[in-house]
Amino acid sequence: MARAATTSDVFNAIAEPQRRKILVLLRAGERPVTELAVELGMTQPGASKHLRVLREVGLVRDRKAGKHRLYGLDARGLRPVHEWTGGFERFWNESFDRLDAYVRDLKQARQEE
Amino acid sequence: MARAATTSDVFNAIAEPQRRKILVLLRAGERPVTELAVELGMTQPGASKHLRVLREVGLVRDRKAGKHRLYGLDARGLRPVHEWTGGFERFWNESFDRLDAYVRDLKQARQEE
DNA sequence: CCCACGCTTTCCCATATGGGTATATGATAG
DNA sequence: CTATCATATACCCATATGGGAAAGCGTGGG
Repeated sequence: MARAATTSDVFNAIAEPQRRKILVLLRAGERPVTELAVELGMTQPGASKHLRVLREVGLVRDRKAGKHRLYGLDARGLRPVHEWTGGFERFWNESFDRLDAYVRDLKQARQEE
Repeated sequence: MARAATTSDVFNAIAEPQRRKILVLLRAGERPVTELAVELGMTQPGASKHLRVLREVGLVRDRKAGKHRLYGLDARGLRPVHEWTGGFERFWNESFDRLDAYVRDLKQARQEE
């Protein structure tokens, strides 16, 4: 088996930095591909491909607007990711404490040598 | 260029389903690789490789325990992901409304035909 | 002191990329 | 109806996988 397809799920889709940038850019409003490509500093076909992935996992919608095709955000798909990571909320504090204690122990141990 | 390395950042690391499973499993406490491999239904080397990735992005720590090496959760790295997706919170409601309105418009338009 | 056990690394594959370039589509404005 | 502009696809690469099998290794324990 190889790596999973980026279109397989939202987690995979947002693993790509450029795609995350696109989502952030779209928070400011709808945009045509060309504009996004410029802001990303990549070619138009490149941007198109990322948008395709985002569209396939449903994070982005497109609509015709005159001569342009405007891409817009549909952030609902990010909610599961937010919730999944949220399931670790109590752990990231807890582990912080543990690590903290761990470091303290180390220092203490060193002093007692 | 190819796809970015899974070890490049947390987003990439958690893009893999098995790795997400590992993190969930570790919420129940530390575990040796062998045990995780069984719970994941994969070979032990396979599990080891996933753990390596998680370790490299800092989502997991390991410590020696007798003859075993116990892997434990360090969820702090998930916080940025939680926060990043959180930045879209107001959008996933908003876009819901928009879509809703969009669908309503469509229906209306169809009736008026 | 040495061995067996638990893990990690190394190989070997098939596959899915992320990108750029060149080309095919498509739909809009005249 | 058609020339054009905006996008999407088709190719072509180099690369980084996720997996299993097999071999390497470190060290805990007897």
